[in-house]
Amino acid sequence: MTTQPPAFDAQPPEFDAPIKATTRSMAIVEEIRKRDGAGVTELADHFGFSKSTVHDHLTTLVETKYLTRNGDEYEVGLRFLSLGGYARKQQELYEIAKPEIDDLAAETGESAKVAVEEYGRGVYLYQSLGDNAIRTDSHLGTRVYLHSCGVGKAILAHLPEERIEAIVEEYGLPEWTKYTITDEDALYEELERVRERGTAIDHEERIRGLRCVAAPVIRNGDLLGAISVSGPTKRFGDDAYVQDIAELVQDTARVVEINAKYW
Amino acid sequence: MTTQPPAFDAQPPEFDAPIKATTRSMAIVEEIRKRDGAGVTELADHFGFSKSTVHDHLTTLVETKYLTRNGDEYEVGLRFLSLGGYARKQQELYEIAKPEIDDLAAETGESAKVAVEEYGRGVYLYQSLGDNAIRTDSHLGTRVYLHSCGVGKAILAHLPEERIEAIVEEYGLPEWTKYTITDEDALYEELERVRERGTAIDHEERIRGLRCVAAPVIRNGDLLGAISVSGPTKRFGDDAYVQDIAELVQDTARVVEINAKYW
DNA sequence: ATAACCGTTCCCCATAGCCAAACGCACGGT
DNA sequence: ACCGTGCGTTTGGCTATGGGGAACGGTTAT
Repeated sequence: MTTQPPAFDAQPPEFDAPIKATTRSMAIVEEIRKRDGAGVTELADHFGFSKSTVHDHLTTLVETKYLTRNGDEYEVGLRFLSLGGYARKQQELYEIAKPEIDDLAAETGESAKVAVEEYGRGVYLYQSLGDNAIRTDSHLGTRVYLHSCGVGKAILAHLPEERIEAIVEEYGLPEWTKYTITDEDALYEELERVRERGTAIDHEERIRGLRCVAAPVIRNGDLLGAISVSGPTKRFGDDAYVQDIAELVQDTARVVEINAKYW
Repeated sequence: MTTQPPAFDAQPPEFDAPIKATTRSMAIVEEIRKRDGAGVTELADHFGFSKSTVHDHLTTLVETKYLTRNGDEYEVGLRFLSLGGYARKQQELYEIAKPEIDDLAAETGESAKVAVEEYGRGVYLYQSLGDNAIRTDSHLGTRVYLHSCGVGKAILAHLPEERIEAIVEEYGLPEWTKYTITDEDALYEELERVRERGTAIDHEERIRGLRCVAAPVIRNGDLLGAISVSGPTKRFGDDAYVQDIAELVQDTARVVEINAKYW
């Protein structure tokens, strides 16, 4: 048996930050997301807050249009998409890599993605589906642990040593599937291999049945992020196929690097 | 001269909501977005808050990972993309229309989009660029006024009468370009035409040089949202071309409606 | 050197945010 | 028809919390 991953990591509701009310409001938003909608009592019970407190927060978030309300269910609103879409647009790598990711998906027929690192996690900025691509749970903005997937390992391998250690320290190496790297020494060896080879390969380490080939995008020694192609073990079991994909991924990464240089 | 549109509408910092701190925090986030990053003093001056207050809010938002910090500049973080991506995925219309929008963009070579209404504004959920598509400023999650663009008018035309009035009342009819409909009677006539024709046409009403053809997506009498194809006046000046596009848009809307019925 | 600017820290006060309890309303079982 | 139970809402009062102002430390420009 594998530990089921904590799909979303909300901030603990009480947190040593100057403005507690904001922390609580956002914790409530994240909990609503986790539950796909929730009501006052439900949330009050979950956090151990009084109903009136939760009610006040929800009212505030609805009045400011960050949440929507259907009857007694509160939902995450699209205003966050507005902020998120802006944040994505601010990421150079998104703008540079997007067209190349589309090409990569079209050429391979699989699913191609770009991701960057933020606060020690990988964040998917864009995904393009080829004709044979399989749908995964990962939607736009999904945040993944860096040790547990292709883009993650490609990113992790090219961060400064002390950041790698800090990240491993902060998040640990939670087990997603039975293939997830959970041993620290094994991880460091793997990262060394990634650096030598130039690509990171993910053998169902995050999702059962899903493999992935990823390559970092680097400019002047600075890591910008990583790109990847992923698909089912069914196809990715064939070494020659994976090899072809790996070359395409690497070639694309180089194209992106060149575009990045003269951005 | 046309009035320059208020690109982003932040909530006023002081707002009659139960939790003022949350309102302030989010107002600060929106202001950072508007300024493409900002510092403590700058924000304190803007809102008339003390520096220590702003500092507390920023510290909280960084600790909870909603903002990032580069030196003395605070930036909108990708955590909002995570929430936004989730909110988008929850929208049925996004899931249903996405593949059709890709096809529409490929067939026309122009830019195709899906949008839904939330709090009286149109929100773009997805955009696909064809080979000749022109890049516009509208990014993912952009919120537009409904009277001023194709998808907006297609949506507005199919809302219940009292909602239309409430929306016009709330937001008014700000002038984006010299072609924007700013007269209430003219708007109601236009909406009637949209209902008769089944498509809404935008002649540079929101952006100079950009035209657009849109159609609503309706299920069981309920409006789900709208889809559109937009392009430069250069090409969209040709009536036959626009007519072809209009038919494609309408056909696509019907396909989406059928898929929606059996979702 | 010195001034001007930034973010940060400190401390005190008013009030904003919190809780508990009571309230209104809609169901649903009896 | 009735009451019990579940929901969200409202109220009021206590106290912690978030606010402001002023002083501090660091960096940059003059």
